[in-house]
Amino acid sequence: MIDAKTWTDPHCPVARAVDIVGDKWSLLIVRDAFDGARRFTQFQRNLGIAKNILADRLRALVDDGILECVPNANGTRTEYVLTGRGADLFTVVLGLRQWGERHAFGEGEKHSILTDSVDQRVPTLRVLDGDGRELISSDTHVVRDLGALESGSDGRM
Amino acid sequence: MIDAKTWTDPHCPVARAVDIVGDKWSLLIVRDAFDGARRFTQFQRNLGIAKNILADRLRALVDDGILECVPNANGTRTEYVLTGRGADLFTVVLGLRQWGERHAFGEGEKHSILTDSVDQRVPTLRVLDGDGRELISSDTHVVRDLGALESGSDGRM
DNA sequence: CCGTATCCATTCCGATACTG
DNA sequence: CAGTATCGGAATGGATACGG
Repeated sequence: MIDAKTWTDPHCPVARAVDIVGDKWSLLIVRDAFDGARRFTQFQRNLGIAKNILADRLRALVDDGILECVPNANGTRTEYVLTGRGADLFTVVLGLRQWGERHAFGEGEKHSILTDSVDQRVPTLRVLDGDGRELISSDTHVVRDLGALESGSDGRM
Repeated sequence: MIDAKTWTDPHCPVARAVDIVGDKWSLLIVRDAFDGARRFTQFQRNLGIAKNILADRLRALVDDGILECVPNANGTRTEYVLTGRGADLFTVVLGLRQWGERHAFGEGEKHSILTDSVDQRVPTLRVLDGDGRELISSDTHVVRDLGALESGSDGRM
């Protein structure tokens, strides 16, 4: 895994991540895995994805060390479970979910998560600088000081 | 924007977000915008993307309200700047970057950000539950209690 | 149930040439 | 500089049929 391939931008971590999980389905499969899906048919039902595509994506995710095949109790079939590397995608999926909730629905449109519920159990993301100061207001969800964000070691995110 | 189209999964915020920015280039363009890129040629140079594709993606990002065309000082050309909606993608890009740094490089490989530098100015992501408790260890970056994460209002992330 | 194999349509992307 | 127009190849995705 992380084998030799032609990266879109070999030095940029964002580009590498996008090359690995930036297709139409991978992150949705991972989302379903966070949701508790483990078996081929569960993914297929939830996603409405064609079987050959699903098989292909699962294979790729396993190759990249994001999912892992484990036999179930009876040893009758294998299940797909997140590895540590896969679980680490949680911030990405959560970030996409938060953004989608706020910006990808029309006014009256329903979606699957209540954003304003006080007692919601869904975690939220915070962005902190090196000193633990919060860079993003959780109310407005807008970056406060963009200038502070532009300085990577070589000016690249 | 957020116009009628055939969503991969109409009710899932994650799926909608992926439908909008889940292609090969969009998030990399947004990354460069966070990096300070504003002009067509800047994006093109940084990304090594074909010009027609870039024009297409910029148009789409503007249509989706993620970028905005503004005339520069002299009014001689237009520049592309992030809107609030675009800036809100920061957590997604940052999440991808963190994941890429940790999991998308080989052992000895260099990448553009120093992950272990103490004085780095790069912000980090934290995942907090409703009570402000941290769900993810910043050291291991591994989700501590997956069970707590599986309960959306309808069991969907 | 869990895939594989085949076929086809569509989309995506890059290279090149061209324009104001 | 900032795009548009066109073309061809590659990758992606879906439907269906088939096999262990």
